[in-house]
Amino acid sequence: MSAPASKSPATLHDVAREAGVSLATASRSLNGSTRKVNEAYRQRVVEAAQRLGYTTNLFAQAVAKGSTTTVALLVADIADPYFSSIAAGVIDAASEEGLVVTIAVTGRNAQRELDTVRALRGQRPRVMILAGSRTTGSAFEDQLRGELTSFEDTGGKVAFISQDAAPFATVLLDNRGGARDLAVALASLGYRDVAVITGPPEIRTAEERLEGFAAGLAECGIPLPADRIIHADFTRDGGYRGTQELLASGASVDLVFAVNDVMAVGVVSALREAGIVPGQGIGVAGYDDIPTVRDITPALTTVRIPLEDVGRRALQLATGSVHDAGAAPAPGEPAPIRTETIIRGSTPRR
Amino acid sequence: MSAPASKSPATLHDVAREAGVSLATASRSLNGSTRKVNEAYRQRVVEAAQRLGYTTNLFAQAVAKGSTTTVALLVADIADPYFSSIAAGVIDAASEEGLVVTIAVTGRNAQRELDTVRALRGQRPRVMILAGSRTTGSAFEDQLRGELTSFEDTGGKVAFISQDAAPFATVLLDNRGGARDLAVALASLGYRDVAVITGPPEIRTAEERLEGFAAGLAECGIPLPADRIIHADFTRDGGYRGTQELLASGASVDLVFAVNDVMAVGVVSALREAGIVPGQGIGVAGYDDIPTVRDITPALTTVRIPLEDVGRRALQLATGSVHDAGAAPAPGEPAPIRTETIIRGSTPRR
DNA sequence: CCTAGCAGAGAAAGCGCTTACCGATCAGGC
DNA sequence: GCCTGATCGGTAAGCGCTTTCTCTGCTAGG
Repeated sequence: MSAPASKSPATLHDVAREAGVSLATASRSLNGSTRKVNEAYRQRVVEAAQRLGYTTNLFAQAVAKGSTTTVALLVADIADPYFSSIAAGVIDAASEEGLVVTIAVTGRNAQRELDTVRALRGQRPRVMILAGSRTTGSAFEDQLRGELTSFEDTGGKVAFISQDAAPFATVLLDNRGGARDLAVALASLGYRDVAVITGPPEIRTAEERLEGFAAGLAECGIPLPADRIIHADFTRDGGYRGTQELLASGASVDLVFAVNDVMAVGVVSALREAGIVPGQGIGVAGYDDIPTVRDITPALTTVRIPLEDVGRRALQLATGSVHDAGAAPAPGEPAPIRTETIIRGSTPRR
Repeated sequence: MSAPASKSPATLHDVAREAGVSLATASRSLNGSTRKVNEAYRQRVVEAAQRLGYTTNLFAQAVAKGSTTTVALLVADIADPYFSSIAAGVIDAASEEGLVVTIAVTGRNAQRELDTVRALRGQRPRVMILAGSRTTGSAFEDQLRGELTSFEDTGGKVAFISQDAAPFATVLLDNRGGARDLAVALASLGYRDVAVITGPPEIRTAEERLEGFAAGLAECGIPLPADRIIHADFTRDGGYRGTQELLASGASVDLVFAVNDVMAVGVVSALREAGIVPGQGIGVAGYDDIPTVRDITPALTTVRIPLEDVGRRALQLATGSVHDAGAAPAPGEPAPIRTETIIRGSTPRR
């Protein structure tokens, strides 16, 4: 018990011997293969396998078959509800297809993202899904693209989430449109002096939401001066500090839009701490509709994204085109995901 | 471009040829193996590998070596912040050791949990970490234990989180102690008429927290009648409905303790909807200290668990004893995790 | 009754990698 | 100058599985 006796797991060979059949028959019996197998034999093999507690060694199977059942998912931060909801969708859809999901965390760091992709390629995953990629425009962009292209060249499929990454498939979130609609809705509620807390400029998703929001405001004749745009990092703390910065600047503002909910929560917290009641003095809006924002006070106005579906779609987008090569049109085929503006207590009519 | 030309990835063989050395030399050059390799050769191999964009096929490596670099993590629900924080810790610690994490979701379903464990064994993971296991006391308990025992017999390591699962290693959370301390603290704040919303009885963690809480109350001479204990399912919605049920029963209560924060959030929501201001009419306390509870109003009294650390510890507990077989005492060695009672606005002094 | 034809089991050749084991080369000791 | 013993490439035997191909044993048509 102290020294791990560690007999190795039963192998197919063991099963075959136990059942008194050949290796080939055992293999065929166990994975509903093309070739027929005498039902009586099949029975015996299955029983033998059960008796021995045998489970196919997926690695060996992968190397023999030359293809795996693995999906690699890269996220910036798994503890962020945005990503964990997406992950839930991916895992769910994957397990429906008998695929297994490997998750890696990039910590919003482009270098690390690249390294992670490289490392994950060693797993020869069928699919690689990138959510919250930070590489756009960074020094690593070309390398990342190269790595992914070569991954696809060798039979893999890649899917981006939210970011349109040109030759690669993407579950496109209409960030621009969603943010635009939000802006229009807020304008019609009477907001006029707006500030935005956005993400790092390398993150396309942040930029798109910012642009869309600005466009919506412009349509309503509301300006968005550059000094009202604050760059933060998608974290609650970033939203918090961004707000403090904003308040310190003395700008007179009646609305703060944070490009994701996590930061918006930080905004609310900072406002409150500064003695401003969010929603009364200053309205607050976010983006994503993570669960938390319904529960804080005031509940946050935001743009709802069906995050689990997004994850599911990403997987299907990737494996789907593996299944029926030919059906899907362009690989970047924009999968339209519906977003919805949700007005809550944090932005009452002014 | 339409038909995936799909040349397969470069193999070690290719690298060896490109570098003009043998397969063995190539292999040895690429993974700092025991045997020395002439530096000049090594160089050439490394360069050749780079030129070809070669990455070791981990599967092949695993089957050749007979051991993998995979960690399997089972969680009830990855979108639940409790689990996603733990996952973050596991992933972090794993990547430090060059291990890759596979996540599977059991959806709080014992049958599915068992199936998942079985399926994951096919991956021959080095380590299997179970968080939020539901199997205790269920019809599947014996099967699960059998599966895990046989997994350990064949060289794997298993680690449970929170639940003490006897022969297996556990990152023990002092649920009883934490809940007891909380109860005492709340009693000293003046609460007397308490109700508890707990989880399903099969989940040991829930039971322990309930017991500890009851014990703490008892110490202070406060009863906890059975009809004040409501069973829910750890979800926000469960907490919400449990509270409605409680209110409908007409019980006069001055405190609701939910055994996890997610449910506590539901409690707050239900109270508010019933026109009761949480913290004024009725105090609310939770457990876990997930990020959200600091941001809702009132901020929630809870018991803080360093969840990321818990995840990290789980991994280290498992791999650690792999590294230095002999150092670790009993496999179930209780790794003491400090929890801390945090009183916030949801339970003001009465 | 003979031969064609078809199941379907088994032998064996891999999949990409690691790792004994072998053997050539070279340095040093007597 | 010959022998011993390191040192370090290369050869080849696996790891556990799939799959092609061979070959046996039938059934059925003429």
